[in-house]
Amino acid sequence: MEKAKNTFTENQKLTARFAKAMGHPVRMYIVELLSKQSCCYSGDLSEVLPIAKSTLSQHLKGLKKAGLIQGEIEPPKIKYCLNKENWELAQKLFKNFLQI
Amino acid sequence: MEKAKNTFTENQKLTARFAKAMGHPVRMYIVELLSKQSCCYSGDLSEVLPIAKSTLSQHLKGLKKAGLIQGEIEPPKIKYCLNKENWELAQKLFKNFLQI
DNA sequence: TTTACTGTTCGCAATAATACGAATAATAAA
DNA sequence: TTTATTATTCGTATTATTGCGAACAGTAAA
Repeated sequence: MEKAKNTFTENQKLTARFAKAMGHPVRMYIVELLSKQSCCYSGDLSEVLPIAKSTLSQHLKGLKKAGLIQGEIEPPKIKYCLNKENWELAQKLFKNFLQI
Repeated sequence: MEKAKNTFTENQKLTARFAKAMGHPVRMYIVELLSKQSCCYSGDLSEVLPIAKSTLSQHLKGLKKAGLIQGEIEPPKIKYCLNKENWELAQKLFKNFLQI
């Protein structure tokens, strides 16, 4: 049986990628927070989240890599916000996917 | 600094769990398919997806464990459908989370 | 009973994810 | 320049995920 290279649509792959990025309570927390309050600092999160700072950095890095957030240097802090463009894309993709 | 045991809401944990379950193209494909055509057989998927049957079984198992799908034995096949209750819950959770 | 069909589980390997503390980098303030 | 602040990267360990083929289980048909 022939199995095409393109079994999955780009949308499916992208939606899965976003879903994966949000598939951890810490990252879900961060994204949800940023969807409500526009921005925050790593330190703010560190005070609340029950993980080491280095671990938090990794989660932030993962969200950045997935395109969901972006960091702006504001010495000596780093201000994190949602990546507006991709967030809107994620909203659109999930809306379609979930038929809501 | 005091870090509460309940940093995450139940909704955040559940949403992350659903997101994680959908965080792979194969599983995304399956869930999307089932959201559109009510049910399917493992063999149907196996013919289309570029993975071994055993791997497919594992993905189906993961989706079952996350509560997103359910299997009904229809010898010699197994009919898979969305778990209606949890699917609606996921829709609700993501709708809230994504503010859509 | 033997054979065919469908799909799962087992055993294994390779890679990815999660987590921590220590070390590092970059800037601002003293 | 030294110190303080903030957050990342590095090194490491542990666990989870993904994947395959072989072996197994359950049912139906010959």
